[in-house]
Amino acid sequence: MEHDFGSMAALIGDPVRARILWILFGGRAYTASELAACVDTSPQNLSMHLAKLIKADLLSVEVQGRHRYYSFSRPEVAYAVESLAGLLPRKPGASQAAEKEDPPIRVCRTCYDHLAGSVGVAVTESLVGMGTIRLSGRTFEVTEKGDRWFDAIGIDCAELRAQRRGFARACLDWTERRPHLAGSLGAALLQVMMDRQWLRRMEGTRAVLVTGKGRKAMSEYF
Amino acid sequence: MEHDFGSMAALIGDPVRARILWILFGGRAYTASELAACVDTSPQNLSMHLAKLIKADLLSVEVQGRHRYYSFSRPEVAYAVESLAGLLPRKPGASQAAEKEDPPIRVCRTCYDHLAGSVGVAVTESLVGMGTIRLSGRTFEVTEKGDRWFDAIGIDCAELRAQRRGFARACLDWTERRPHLAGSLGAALLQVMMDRQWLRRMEGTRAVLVTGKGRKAMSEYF
DNA sequence: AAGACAGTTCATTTTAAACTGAACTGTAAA
DNA sequence: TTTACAGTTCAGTTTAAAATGAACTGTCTT
Repeated sequence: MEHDFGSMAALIGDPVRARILWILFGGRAYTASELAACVDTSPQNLSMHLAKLIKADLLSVEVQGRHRYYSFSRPEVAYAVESLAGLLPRKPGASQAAEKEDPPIRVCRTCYDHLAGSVGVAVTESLVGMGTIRLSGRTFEVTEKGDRWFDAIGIDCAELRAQRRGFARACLDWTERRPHLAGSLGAALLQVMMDRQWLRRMEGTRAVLVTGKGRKAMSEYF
Repeated sequence: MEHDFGSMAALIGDPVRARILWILFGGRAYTASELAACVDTSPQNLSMHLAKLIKADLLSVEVQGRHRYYSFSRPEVAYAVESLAGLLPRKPGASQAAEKEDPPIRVCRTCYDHLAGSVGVAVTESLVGMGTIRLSGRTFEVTEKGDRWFDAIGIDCAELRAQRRGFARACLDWTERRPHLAGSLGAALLQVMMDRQWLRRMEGTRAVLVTGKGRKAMSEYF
């Protein structure tokens, strides 16, 4: 009978840890120093909190040289964060109808600046299937055919490649556990889809809705 | 960007409050003194914690004379508790397959001593539809036809009515938000269904499985 | 009307946990 | 090989929040 779920809530409930989890909720892995900067606390203190989260298996670390990348260890963590966020007093303007269904964030959301969730993964896998991109380690490569495809929908790969930031990184989705397209190419693709009104952001969340127009267009393009 | 879900986690994370929520997770409403007894703390302290939970709209009170009945104010609270419980390290013996699906507790579970969840609600509504019981305020009335129906499956209503506890209370289910049959009649009905092997309790939880035999029998009876 | 009971409020004490400062490992650059 | 950087560990301090004791409101019983 005695169920110790309270200890998990207490763990998540500390303000610093909650801010850490909210940042990691985006799906990207962060280093300890990046987190310390975002969360605005001392490195020692942050380290203590990270240690607690690791011990409870809410986070996992990947060591890369002298950097340590922290991220959610399992999708359950994201579900818990989601459901806790769902407890907050709703803003008056929020639509009631949408709330009843499963949280849209699981299905389709933005991760940092690119498309994630099952839609993000599906789009990525479709691009792979079409032979436009190819997974290679931690990044995607764009094929010649892919260059033409992206050009057709208004994305200039050459220009993006010239940018300083990663061009076509592979970002791991914590609900799907499969890679999706990130980097400047992922961001550009999201931008195009937004511009064409295939997707619409929901205010105050990372959730994205697929519009009717978007559904049609995507079944054609992908 | 700043999302204060941590305050909700902190609220749930206190050991006393967590125990309160776990008890109320059963779906039944409890008075402050009942909770104090279950949770093993002083009435003042409990009152303070209840006040905090009320203020955050996690619980709601219903005043009945000098008693105050506390229960979840909305199903989101139950979801959050569920997802937090899902974060606990899994026991080695637990079946992996069952975990993947939606927690069975939402579908069919016992609430104190009677059948709740969607099955509990469905059974109750079927009884109403058959004209065996009729909702009247906070209790159900058993019709003449109902007396015979219950007698046929081995429940003596006259005997139950003589008992001190409520005979056929209406209990509100937090996932379905609809009343289901509680009280001594509800308990007796659950007992019969257990005895006949229509249902089987899952160890360590309130979840109840509908057996194959149960499915057949219930489609016949309800 | 008097007492018992259910429950709350408020001021005070207690306690657990977050934070700080200083010292320490291991990695990378100069 | 020296210096800087990323991150952790540990002992001591601080602080916010839970628990306690005493007094209070309202309700039911006899």
